[in-house]
Amino acid sequence: MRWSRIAEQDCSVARALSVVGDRWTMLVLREAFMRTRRFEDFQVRTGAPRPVLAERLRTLVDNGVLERRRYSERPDRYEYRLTDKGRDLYPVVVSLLRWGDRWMTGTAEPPVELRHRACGHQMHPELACPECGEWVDPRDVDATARR
Amino acid sequence: MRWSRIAEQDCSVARALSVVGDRWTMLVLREAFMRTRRFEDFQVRTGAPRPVLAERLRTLVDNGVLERRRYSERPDRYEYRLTDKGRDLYPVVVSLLRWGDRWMTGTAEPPVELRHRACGHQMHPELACPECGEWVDPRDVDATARR
DNA sequence: CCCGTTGCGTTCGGAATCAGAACCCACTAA
DNA sequence: TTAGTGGGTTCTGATTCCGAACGCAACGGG
Repeated sequence: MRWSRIAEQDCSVARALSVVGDRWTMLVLREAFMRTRRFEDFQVRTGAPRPVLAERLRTLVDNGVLERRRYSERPDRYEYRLTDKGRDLYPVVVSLLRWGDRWMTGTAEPPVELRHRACGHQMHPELACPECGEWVDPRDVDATARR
Repeated sequence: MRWSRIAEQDCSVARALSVVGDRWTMLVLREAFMRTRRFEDFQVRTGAPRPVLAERLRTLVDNGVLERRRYSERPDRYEYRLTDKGRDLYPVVVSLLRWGDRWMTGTAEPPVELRHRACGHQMHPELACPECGEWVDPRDVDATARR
Protein backbone atom coordinates (compact mmCIF):
# COMPACT_ATOMS: atom_id res chain seq x y z
CA MET A 1 0.00 0.00 0.00
CA ARG A 2 1.12 3.50 -0.79
CA TRP A 3 1.44 5.97 2.08
CA SER A 4 -0.55 8.50 0.08
CA ARG A 5 -3.57 6.21 0.34
CA ILE A 6 -3.32 5.76 4.05
CA ALA A 7 -6.47 7.79 4.64
CA GLU A 8 -8.50 5.07 2.93
CA GLN A 9 -8.04 2.76 5.92
CA ASP A 10 -11.13 2.64 8.08
CA CYS A 11 -9.15 3.71 11.13
CA SER A 12 -8.99 7.03 12.91
CA VAL A 13 -5.30 6.67 13.67
CA ALA A 14 -4.53 6.15 9.99
CA ARG A 15 -6.72 9.08 8.98
CA ALA A 16 -5.08 11.31 11.57
CA LEU A 17 -1.67 10.28 10.26
CA SER A 18 -2.70 11.13 6.72
CA VAL A 19 -2.76 14.75 7.92
CA VAL A 20 -0.03 14.89 10.59
CA GLY A 21 2.01 11.76 9.94
CA ASP A 22 4.58 13.19 7.55
CA ARG A 23 8.12 14.12 8.47
CA TRP A 24 8.40 17.62 9.96
CA THR A 25 4.66 18.11 10.37
CA MET A 26 4.68 17.40 14.11
CA LEU A 27 7.59 19.76 14.58
CA VAL A 28 5.64 22.44 12.76
CA LEU A 29 2.80 21.83 15.19
CA ARG A 30 5.17 21.90 18.15
CA GLU A 31 6.23 25.35 17.00
CA ALA A 32 2.66 26.45 16.40
CA PHE A 33 1.88 25.59 20.02
CA MET A 34 4.94 27.63 21.01
CA ARG A 35 3.28 30.56 19.22
CA THR A 36 5.40 30.52 16.10
CA ARG A 37 3.42 31.95 13.21
CA ARG A 38 5.76 32.87 10.35
CA PHE A 39 7.41 30.94 7.58
CA GLU A 40 10.95 32.02 8.42
CA ASP A 41 10.53 31.17 12.07
CA PHE A 42 9.07 27.76 11.32
CA GLN A 43 11.95 27.15 8.97
CA VAL A 44 14.70 28.05 11.41
CA ARG A 45 13.13 26.45 14.47
CA THR A 46 12.07 23.15 12.94
CA GLY A 47 15.04 22.86 10.58
CA ALA A 48 12.78 21.60 7.80
CA PRO A 49 14.00 22.30 4.27
CA ARG A 50 12.15 25.26 2.80
CA PRO A 51 10.35 23.43 -0.02
CA VAL A 52 9.24 20.74 2.42
CA LEU A 53 8.03 23.32 4.90
CA ALA A 54 6.09 25.16 2.20
CA GLU A 55 4.38 21.96 1.18
CA ARG A 56 3.59 20.94 4.78
CA LEU A 57 2.09 24.29 5.63
CA ARG A 58 -0.03 24.09 2.51
CA THR A 59 -1.46 20.71 3.37
CA LEU A 60 -2.04 21.68 7.01
CA VAL A 61 -4.00 24.68 5.75
CA ASP A 62 -5.87 22.54 3.22
CA ASN A 63 -6.81 20.17 6.03
CA GLY A 64 -8.02 22.93 8.31
CA VAL A 65 -5.33 22.48 10.96
CA LEU A 66 -3.77 25.89 10.34
CA GLU A 67 -5.25 28.99 8.83
CA ARG A 68 -3.30 31.33 6.58
CA ARG A 69 -4.04 34.90 7.52
CA ARG A 70 -2.72 38.11 5.99
CA TYR A 71 -1.05 40.32 8.56
CA SER A 72 0.35 42.87 6.14
CA GLU A 73 -0.44 44.29 2.73
CA ARG A 74 2.30 45.85 0.59
CA PRO A 75 3.96 43.53 0.60
CA ASP A 76 1.45 40.77 1.24
CA ARG A 77 2.57 38.75 4.23
CA TYR A 78 0.81 35.77 5.74
CA GLU A 79 1.03 34.00 9.04
CA TYR A 80 -0.11 30.54 10.05
CA ARG A 81 -2.28 30.05 13.10
CA LEU A 82 -3.82 27.02 14.70
CA THR A 83 -7.53 26.52 14.15
CA ASP A 84 -9.74 24.75 16.68
CA LYS A 85 -9.05 21.56 14.80
CA GLY A 86 -5.34 22.25 15.11
CA ARG A 87 -5.45 23.19 18.76
CA ASP A 88 -7.15 19.87 19.38
CA LEU A 89 -3.88 18.16 18.44
CA TYR A 90 -2.35 19.38 21.68
CA PRO A 91 -2.67 16.01 23.42
CA VAL A 92 -0.72 14.36 20.63
CA VAL A 93 2.17 16.79 20.85
CA VAL A 94 2.20 16.78 24.63
CA SER A 95 2.14 12.99 24.74
CA LEU A 96 5.16 12.88 22.46
CA LEU A 97 6.87 15.44 24.68
CA ARG A 98 6.15 13.43 27.80
CA TRP A 99 7.43 10.23 26.24
CA GLY A 100 10.58 11.96 25.02
CA ASP A 101 11.11 13.39 28.50
CA ARG A 102 10.80 9.99 30.11
CA TRP A 103 12.67 7.81 27.67
CA MET A 104 14.90 9.92 25.45
CA THR A 105 16.66 12.47 27.64
CA GLY A 106 18.95 10.11 29.53
CA THR A 107 19.77 11.48 32.92
CA ALA A 108 19.47 15.12 31.87
CA GLU A 109 16.63 17.39 32.85
CA PRO A 110 13.85 17.66 30.27
CA PRO A 111 14.54 20.64 27.99
CA VAL A 112 11.07 22.15 28.41
CA GLU A 113 8.95 22.55 31.49
CA LEU A 114 5.18 22.83 31.44
CA ARG A 115 3.40 24.91 34.03
CA HIS A 116 -0.31 24.82 34.63
CA ARG A 117 -1.70 28.30 35.15
CA ALA A 118 -4.81 26.87 36.79
CA CYS A 119 -2.94 25.41 39.76
CA GLY A 120 0.50 26.96 39.39
CA HIS A 121 2.24 23.59 39.45
CA GLN A 122 4.77 22.16 37.11
CA MET A 123 2.69 19.75 35.07
CA HIS A 124 3.12 16.22 33.74
CA PRO A 125 -0.19 15.60 31.99
CA GLU A 126 -1.59 12.08 31.77
CA LEU A 127 -4.55 10.45 30.07
CA ALA A 128 -7.61 9.99 32.24
CA CYS A 129 -11.06 8.49 31.74
CA PRO A 130 -13.68 11.25 31.99
CA GLU A 131 -16.28 8.83 33.32
CA CYS A 132 -14.47 7.53 36.36
CA GLY A 133 -11.55 9.95 36.54
CA GLU A 134 -8.94 7.20 36.74
CA TRP A 135 -5.60 7.31 34.91
CA VAL A 136 -5.67 5.12 31.85
CA ASP A 137 -3.57 1.98 31.66
CA PRO A 138 -3.57 0.28 28.24
CA ARG A 139 -4.19 -3.09 29.87
CA ASP A 140 -7.48 -1.84 31.29
CA VAL A 141 -8.85 -0.91 27.90
CA ASP A 142 -10.80 -3.01 25.41
CA ALA A 143 -10.74 -1.75 21.86
CA THR A 144 -13.48 -3.22 19.68
CA ALA A 145 -14.13 -2.59 16.00
CA ARG A 146 -17.63 -1.37 15.27
CA ARG A 147 -17.60 -2.74 11.71
CA MET B 1 18.56 19.88 8.30
CA ARG B 2 18.32 16.21 7.51
CA TRP B 3 15.55 14.19 9.12
CA SER B 4 18.07 11.57 10.15
CA ARG B 5 19.65 14.13 12.47
CA ILE B 6 16.39 15.12 14.07
CA ALA B 7 17.38 13.51 17.37
CA GLU B 8 20.14 16.10 17.77
CA GLN B 9 17.58 18.80 18.52
CA ASP B 10 17.40 19.56 22.22
CA CYS B 11 13.68 18.82 22.27
CA SER B 12 11.79 15.82 23.58
CA VAL B 13 9.24 15.98 20.80
CA ALA B 14 11.99 15.81 18.19
CA ARG B 15 13.73 12.97 20.00
CA ALA B 16 10.48 11.05 20.30
CA LEU B 17 9.87 11.52 16.60
CA SER B 18 13.33 10.21 15.78
CA VAL B 19 12.01 6.86 17.03
CA VAL B 20 8.32 6.89 16.11
CA GLY B 21 8.09 9.68 13.54
CA ASP B 22 8.62 7.65 10.39
CA ARG B 23 5.91 6.56 8.03
CA TRP B 24 4.15 3.35 9.10
CA THR B 25 5.74 3.28 12.54
CA MET B 26 2.64 4.58 14.32
CA LEU B 27 0.47 2.08 12.49
CA VAL B 28 2.80 -0.68 13.66
CA LEU B 29 2.29 0.58 17.21
CA ARG B 30 -1.45 0.79 16.72
CA GLU B 31 -1.37 -2.88 15.81
CA ALA B 32 0.92 -3.74 18.69
CA PHE B 33 -1.64 -2.24 21.07
CA MET B 34 -4.28 -4.35 19.33
CA ARG B 35 -2.17 -7.37 20.29
CA THR B 36 -0.67 -8.03 16.88
CA ARG B 37 2.68 -9.75 17.32
CA ARG B 38 3.77 -11.35 14.04
CA PHE B 39 5.42 -10.05 10.93
CA GLU B 40 2.75 -11.30 8.54
CA ASP B 41 -0.04 -9.82 10.60
CA PHE B 42 1.70 -6.46 10.89
CA GLN B 43 2.22 -6.51 7.16
CA VAL B 44 -1.38 -7.23 6.24
CA ARG B 45 -2.97 -5.01 8.87
CA THR B 46 -0.81 -1.92 8.42
CA GLY B 47 -0.36 -2.30 4.67
CA ALA B 48 3.30 -1.32 4.93
CA PRO B 49 5.57 -2.75 2.22
CA ARG B 50 7.52 -5.71 3.56
CA PRO B 51 11.01 -4.23 3.34
CA VAL B 52 9.80 -1.06 5.06
CA LEU B 53 8.08 -3.05 7.77
CA ALA B 54 11.21 -5.14 8.36
CA GLU B 55 13.29 -2.00 8.75
CA ARG B 56 10.75 -0.34 11.08
CA LEU B 57 10.51 -3.37 13.33
CA ARG B 58 14.29 -3.50 13.51
CA THR B 59 14.63 0.11 14.60
CA LEU B 60 11.78 -0.20 17.10
CA VAL B 61 13.58 -3.17 18.60
CA ASP B 62 16.91 -1.32 18.54
CA ASN B 63 15.26 1.55 20.38
CA GLY B 64 13.72 -0.67 23.01
CA VAL B 65 10.09 -0.04 22.01
CA LEU B 66 9.48 -3.62 20.93
CA GLU B 67 11.24 -6.79 21.91
CA ARG B 68 11.88 -9.66 19.49
CA ARG B 69 11.15 -12.92 21.19
CA ARG B 70 11.42 -16.45 19.83
CA TYR B 71 8.16 -18.35 20.14
CA SER B 72 9.22 -21.40 18.15
CA GLU B 73 12.37 -23.29 17.31
CA ARG B 74 12.58 -25.48 14.19
CA PRO B 75 11.87 -23.34 12.38
CA ASP B 76 12.91 -20.28 14.34
CA ARG B 77 10.00 -17.91 14.61
CA TYR B 78 9.95 -14.55 16.32
CA GLU B 79 7.25 -12.24 17.53
CA TYR B 80 7.33 -8.60 18.46
CA ARG B 81 5.97 -7.39 21.78
CA LEU B 82 5.71 -4.01 23.40
CA THR B 83 8.19 -3.28 26.15
CA ASP B 84 7.38 -0.91 29.02
CA LYS B 85 8.90 1.85 26.97
CA GLY B 86 6.63 0.89 24.09
CA ARG B 87 3.52 0.59 26.21
CA ASP B 88 4.20 4.09 27.42
CA LEU B 89 3.42 5.33 23.91
CA TYR B 90 -0.23 4.51 24.46
CA PRO B 91 -1.23 8.14 25.07
CA VAL B 92 0.26 9.14 21.72
CA VAL B 93 -1.68 6.51 19.80
CA VAL B 94 -4.89 7.14 21.70
CA SER B 95 -4.61 10.89 21.20
CA LEU B 96 -4.27 10.35 17.47
CA LEU B 97 -7.26 8.04 17.57
CA ARG B 98 -9.36 10.58 19.44
CA TRP B 99 -8.43 13.35 17.06
CA GLY B 100 -9.21 11.18 14.05
CA ASP B 101 -12.56 10.28 15.62
CA ARG B 102 -13.44 13.92 16.14
CA TRP B 103 -12.17 15.48 12.97
CA MET B 104 -11.67 12.87 10.28
CA THR B 105 -14.69 10.55 10.34
CA GLY B 106 -17.27 12.97 9.01
CA THR B 107 -20.69 12.10 10.31
CA ALA B 108 -19.96 8.39 10.58
CA GLU B 109 -19.50 6.54 13.84
CA PRO B 110 -15.88 6.13 14.89
CA PRO B 111 -14.60 2.76 13.63
CA VAL B 112 -13.25 1.66 17.01
CA GLU B 113 -14.75 1.94 20.45
CA LEU B 114 -12.75 2.01 23.66
CA ARG B 115 -14.17 0.53 26.81
CA HIS B 116 -12.70 1.04 30.24
CA ARG B 117 -12.72 -2.17 32.23
CA ALA B 118 -12.34 -0.21 35.46
CA CYS B 119 -15.70 1.52 35.17
CA GLY B 120 -17.34 -0.37 32.30
CA HIS B 121 -18.02 2.78 30.35
CA GLN B 122 -17.26 3.61 26.78
CA MET B 123 -14.22 5.83 27.13
CA HIS B 124 -13.01 9.05 25.50
CA PRO B 125 -9.72 9.67 27.30
CA GLU B 126 -8.45 13.21 27.79
CA LEU B 127 -5.30 14.77 29.19
CA ALA B 128 -5.48 15.89 32.78
CA CYS B 129 -3.13 17.61 35.20
CA PRO B 130 -2.21 15.15 37.97
CA GLU B 131 -1.75 17.99 40.47
CA CYS B 132 -5.15 19.57 40.25
CA GLY B 133 -7.05 16.96 38.26
CA GLU B 134 -8.34 19.48 35.71
CA TRP B 135 -8.56 18.75 31.99
CA VAL B 136 -5.73 20.42 30.13
CA ASP B 137 -6.43 23.33 27.79
CA PRO B 138 -3.40 24.45 25.75
CA ARG B 139 -4.15 28.08 26.59
CA ASP B 140 -3.72 27.35 30.30
CA VAL B 141 -0.21 26.03 29.87
CA ASP B 142 3.10 27.87 29.92
CA ALA B 143 5.97 26.06 28.24
CA THR B 144 9.38 27.40 29.19
CA ALA B 145 12.78 26.24 27.97
CA ARG B 146 15.14 25.21 30.73
CA ARG B 147 18.25 25.96 28.64
C1' DC C 1 19.31 56.23 -7.05
C1' DC C 2 21.67 52.14 -5.59
C1' DC C 3 22.53 48.59 -2.32
C1' DG C 4 21.55 45.51 1.26
C1' DT C 5 18.03 43.27 3.97
C1' DT C 6 13.58 41.00 5.15
C1' DG C 7 9.84 37.82 4.26
C1' DC C 8 8.09 34.20 1.66
C1' DG C 9 8.32 31.38 -1.13
C1' DT C 10 9.73 28.41 -6.02
C1' DT C 11 13.14 25.92 -9.07
C1' DC C 12 16.55 22.88 -9.81
C1' DG C 13 19.52 19.13 -9.58
C1' DG C 14 21.52 14.88 -7.19
C1' DA C 15 20.70 11.71 -3.07
C1' DA C 16 17.97 9.02 -0.21
C1' DT C 17 13.60 6.35 0.41
C1' DC C 18 9.77 3.99 -0.95
C1' DA C 19 6.88 0.46 -3.10
C1' DG C 20 5.82 -3.70 -5.28
C1' DA C 21 7.10 -7.93 -7.11
C1' DA C 22 9.94 -11.71 -6.96
C1' DC C 23 12.85 -14.57 -4.53
C1' DC C 24 14.91 -17.38 -0.55
C1' DC C 25 15.00 -20.55 3.30
C1' DA C 26 13.41 -23.75 6.84
C1' DC C 27 10.08 -26.38 8.11
C1' DT C 28 5.24 -28.89 8.05
C1' DA C 29 1.31 -31.22 6.17
C1' DA C 30 -1.03 -33.83 2.47
C1' DT D 1 6.52 -34.56 -4.16
C1' DT D 2 4.11 -30.64 -4.03
C1' DA D 3 1.94 -26.94 -1.66
C1' DG D 4 1.72 -23.86 2.08
C1' DT D 5 3.37 -20.93 6.07
C1' DG D 6 6.28 -17.60 8.45
C1' DG D 7 9.68 -14.35 8.14
C1' DG D 8 12.22 -12.15 5.94
C1' DT D 9 15.88 -10.13 1.69
C1' DT D 10 16.88 -8.47 -3.13
C1' DC D 11 16.02 -6.00 -7.00
C1' DT D 12 14.35 -2.03 -9.77
C1' DG D 13 11.84 1.94 -11.11
C1' DA D 14 9.04 5.74 -8.99
C1' DT D 15 8.73 9.27 -5.34
C1' DT D 16 10.33 12.24 -2.16
C1' DC D 17 13.83 14.77 0.12
C1' DC D 18 17.16 18.15 0.69
C1' DG D 19 20.31 21.99 0.03
C1' DA D 20 21.63 25.72 -2.60
C1' DA D 21 20.34 29.10 -5.51
C1' DC D 22 17.05 32.13 -7.40
C1' DG D 23 12.81 35.36 -7.65
C1' DC D 24 10.14 39.04 -6.16
C1' DA D 25 8.13 42.83 -3.68
C1' DA D 26 8.85 46.15 -0.46
C1' DC D 27 11.72 48.88 2.80
C1' DG D 28 15.71 51.51 4.84
C1' DG D 29 19.85 53.98 4.57
C1' DG D 30 23.53 56.63 2.30
